[in-house]
Amino acid sequence: MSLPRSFYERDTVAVARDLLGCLLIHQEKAGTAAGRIVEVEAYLRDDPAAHSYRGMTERNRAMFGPAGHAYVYRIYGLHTCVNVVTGAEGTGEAVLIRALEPVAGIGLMQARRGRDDLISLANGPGKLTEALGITIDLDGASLSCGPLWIDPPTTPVEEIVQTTRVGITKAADLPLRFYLKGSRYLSRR
DNA sequence: GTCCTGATCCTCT
DNA sequence: GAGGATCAGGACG
Repeated sequence: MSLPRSFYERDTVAVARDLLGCLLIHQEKAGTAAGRIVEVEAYLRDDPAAHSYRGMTERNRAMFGPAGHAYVYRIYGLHTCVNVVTGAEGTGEAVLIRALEPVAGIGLMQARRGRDDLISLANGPGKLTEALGITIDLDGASLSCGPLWIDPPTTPVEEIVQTTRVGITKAADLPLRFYLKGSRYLSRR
């Protein structure tokens, strides 16, 4: 059973923290692949680093849509990143999924990534979308009915570490990155 | 391990 | 026309 819409309609930082330990699952003809979320970042309203900061555009439209949907975008012309839209519709807040611990469909993930070591299969936002086969087609897709969804944790969730976000130049001092302490599958420490 | 670079392209200025 | 919420590979120590 996947997380209900009400899970995503809460405060974005609370959703970000609660997503840690959950399972991100993508199912398609090639098979099903899933990973345990070990690292996320929150992007808020009035946050200069957020894509929504300068208002709605064609690219970030999904970020202003209803909670519990995916916001998928392409970065640097060649990589894809996936977010979960949070909060009330129209606020433009979301949580970026940054790293996964491979759990299921590992052979499929290895084939898609073209490498075998489990650590680097999904330890980065561009890597995990490649490993799970998440493409720009899923931008705006519901996480309640479709090939992409999130399940609650199946094992105890470790201690959460809160720190600054990765790879941004604006609002770089805000502590809006969260990860599971001690995980070997982080994009960085 | 750290640092640097090239790849690659669409969006917004 | 500039600049990314990135990745991989190479040089170097």
